[in-house]
Amino acid sequence: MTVTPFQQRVYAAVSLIPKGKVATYCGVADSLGCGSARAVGQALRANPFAPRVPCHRVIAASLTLGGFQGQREGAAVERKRRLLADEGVVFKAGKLAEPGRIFLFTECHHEK
DNA sequence: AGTCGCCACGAAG
DNA sequence: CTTCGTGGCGACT
Repeated sequence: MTVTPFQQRVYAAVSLIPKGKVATYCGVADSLGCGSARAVGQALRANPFAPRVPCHRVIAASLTLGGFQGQREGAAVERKRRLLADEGVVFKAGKLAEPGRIFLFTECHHEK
């Protein structure tokens, strides 16, 4: 299996997301200096580092769950929602209930 | 090596 | 809701 350097960066960034919080594809992309959240989604689509990289903590900027395990909706997404709920991240009507749960990568940039 | 089309997104119409 | 923009990558040529 080939892991591109870009994917490696994506996985590294996602791994930084603490339990109980979530990040957006846009946020991850931005922390990577990438202008396309879609590229991030494509990288996470077939996540080879399953439990290592908590890809379930990555949601869409519109506060929707996004996708999971290659599915944009369906049972997999529901599983994702449950995983997040188990960490304290609750969703309401398919949307994140508490936006305060969003993890900003800027918190790591230690102001400069 | 150059091109084309696809994608777990996002903003705009 | 639909359409376009974006960045990166696999499949073909």
